[in-house]
Amino acid sequence: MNKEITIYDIAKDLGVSPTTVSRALNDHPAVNVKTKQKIFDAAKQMGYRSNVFASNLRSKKTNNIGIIVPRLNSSFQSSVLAGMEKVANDAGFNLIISQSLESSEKEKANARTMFNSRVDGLLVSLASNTENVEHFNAFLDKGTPVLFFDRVASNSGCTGVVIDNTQAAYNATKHLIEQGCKNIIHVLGNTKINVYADRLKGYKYALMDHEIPFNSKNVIYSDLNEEAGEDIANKIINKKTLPDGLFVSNDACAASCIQTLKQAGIRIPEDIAVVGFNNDIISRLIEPNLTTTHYPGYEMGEVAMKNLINHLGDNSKGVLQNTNTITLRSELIVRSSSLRQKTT
Amino acid sequence: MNKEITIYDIAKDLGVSPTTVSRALNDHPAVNVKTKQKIFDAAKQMGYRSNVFASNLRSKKTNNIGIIVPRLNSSFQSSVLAGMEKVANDAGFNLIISQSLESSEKEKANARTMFNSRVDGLLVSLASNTENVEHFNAFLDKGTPVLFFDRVASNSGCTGVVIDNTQAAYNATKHLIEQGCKNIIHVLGNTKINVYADRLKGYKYALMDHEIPFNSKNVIYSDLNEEAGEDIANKIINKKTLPDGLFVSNDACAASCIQTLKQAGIRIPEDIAVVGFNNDIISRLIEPNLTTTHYPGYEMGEVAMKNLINHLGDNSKGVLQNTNTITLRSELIVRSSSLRQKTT
DNA sequence: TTGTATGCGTTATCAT
DNA sequence: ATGATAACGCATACAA
Repeated sequence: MNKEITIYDIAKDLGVSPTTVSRALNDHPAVNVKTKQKIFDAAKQMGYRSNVFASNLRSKKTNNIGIIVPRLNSSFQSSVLAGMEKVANDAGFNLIISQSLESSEKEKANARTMFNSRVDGLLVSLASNTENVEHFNAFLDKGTPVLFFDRVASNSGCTGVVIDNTQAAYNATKHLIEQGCKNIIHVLGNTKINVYADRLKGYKYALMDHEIPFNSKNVIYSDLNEEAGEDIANKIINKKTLPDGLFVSNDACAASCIQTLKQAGIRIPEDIAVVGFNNDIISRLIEPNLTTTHYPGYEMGEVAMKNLINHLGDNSKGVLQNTNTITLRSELIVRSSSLRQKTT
Repeated sequence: MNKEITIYDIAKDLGVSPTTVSRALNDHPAVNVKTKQKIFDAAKQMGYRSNVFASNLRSKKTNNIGIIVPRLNSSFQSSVLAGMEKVANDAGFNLIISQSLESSEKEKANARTMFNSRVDGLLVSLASNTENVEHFNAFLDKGTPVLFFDRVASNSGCTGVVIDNTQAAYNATKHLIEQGCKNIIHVLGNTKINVYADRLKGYKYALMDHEIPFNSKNVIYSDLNEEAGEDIANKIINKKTLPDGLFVSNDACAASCIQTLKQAGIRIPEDIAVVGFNNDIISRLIEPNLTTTHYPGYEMGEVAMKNLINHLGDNSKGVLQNTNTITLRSELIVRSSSLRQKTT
């Protein structure tokens, strides 16, 4: 372990003061260009690297942005992260990422860690059983911006980047109705999460607007993963009257559903028209191709990160709290899993 | 912005020395239990949080581990990350994650950032065009362990966690041969990456062992993504003689291939038997179900992280350089996309 | 344009 | 079991 070079070493070597070295390295304008060059060269030659701790200690700023997601191994979340990383990296920020594994407890612990790590800002997509967001108050108290994305607290008017889940679900349901469906099942996750609560709303509104009575037995709560798809399909098959439409809040689950339904001899879309959500790659590969809602994950990541970074400059404590929610556009993509009558 | 509480504030409040406070907070054994409790209580009550910068500055240790992956939005990589996060979080480490976007230049820049961030250790899966790993020497020089996973440098005897790609590809190819295939196409990525170079080897060995001549025209280099699948399928369709076997190094690409082939009226597996790689969810949902190699991403993440953390304690510079490569078991999962004769 | 002096909050060292 | 003091490496207010 060779000794770390400090600005003092460089200063001594060059016969200037540490201050000048510090300024030069930070590209301070009030340093002679030649001196600056000399210092840069020496730094490089001596293998100097800035000590971020000392720098942070002094400047009270890290260059780290914290991110808490429910799960890392989710195709949607990883798109979001990719978008965030791109923007953050370009802006010179590091990302500290952790997952709550859908546990509010773990989310709190992660938030605590982030807090202690003194991230400059925090981006959060909430765990499914998170009831309130008090564990982020510590950040707000210190003036550290917190921005929610995709899954925001359903009650509070928290700042966040989302899609209009109500509208998206409305459109999906309306599409099924237009295809002649009258008995539509909706599969969704925990309605503590805005995402699912809103979609349920959209589903109900669409039914209402088309004078189809809402039946709570047509709502199935699920983990929305691959295995759950099978269970749901079996549940459907065992119903006394088969539904004619199925709106699943996730492509992987919908795909798995379709597979099991097909194995049971049910025709898609003739017997049951199916719509998913997310526009995952799988929706384009399953047969029949899955009608779904395009969910702009990468873009959501970009937007959320850009927005957060924009707010890092100003010290106006809690500005973000009053900022409006940013809603990204989503889009229903109609494919054959729900198409009964050719639209001309 | 309320003022940060320091150990001095606590010390003053309680009439003890800052040293004692520091010790108590770090659970040092040589502190009276009652004093300790008193300090803990005061800290909590006063809203104290440890200043990691000051701590790091003094102790010369961050609790951060850097990770560089080619892409964040890859189902395999996100599984790996999930495994890593689990282990790291349990051990009290933070993860700083960045993506190289398959660019060696960006990888170098990211490595530089990680270096300056003074991560305690680094986990890397290389970009496809990375020719050498000299940009990680800075870490090794400082005694910071660097561990590669999945994609390791093909030439050097770099330490890493991998699967036996040669064997896996051998088994996949052998399986196709056993299904009666004699003209097998292999689709793979850049052979600068060990992963693909090794699989090509396995493919060749299997042919050799079954006395099928190797034909370089049967090797297709590709990006292995969804779009590429279509192109490959079209390339295959336009061949003067259709192959009877297809071994694609990635499930998403294989699935996309299958879809296009089917649309062209080619029957899977009767006309062409297809094998993928990764055991992505899609392999279980496409029709016919895709034969593939199970690639233990989550486990790979866990193992790599555990190993790295184990090495953080000892200061024996570069221990990792001599550690053997850790090879995880992968497994061929036979499904209907390649099954021509029912095995009884 | 450059330098001096000081503080950021912690932990290591040595002492008691 | 506790305390006094000195680093850790940098950035800034102030001085020149």
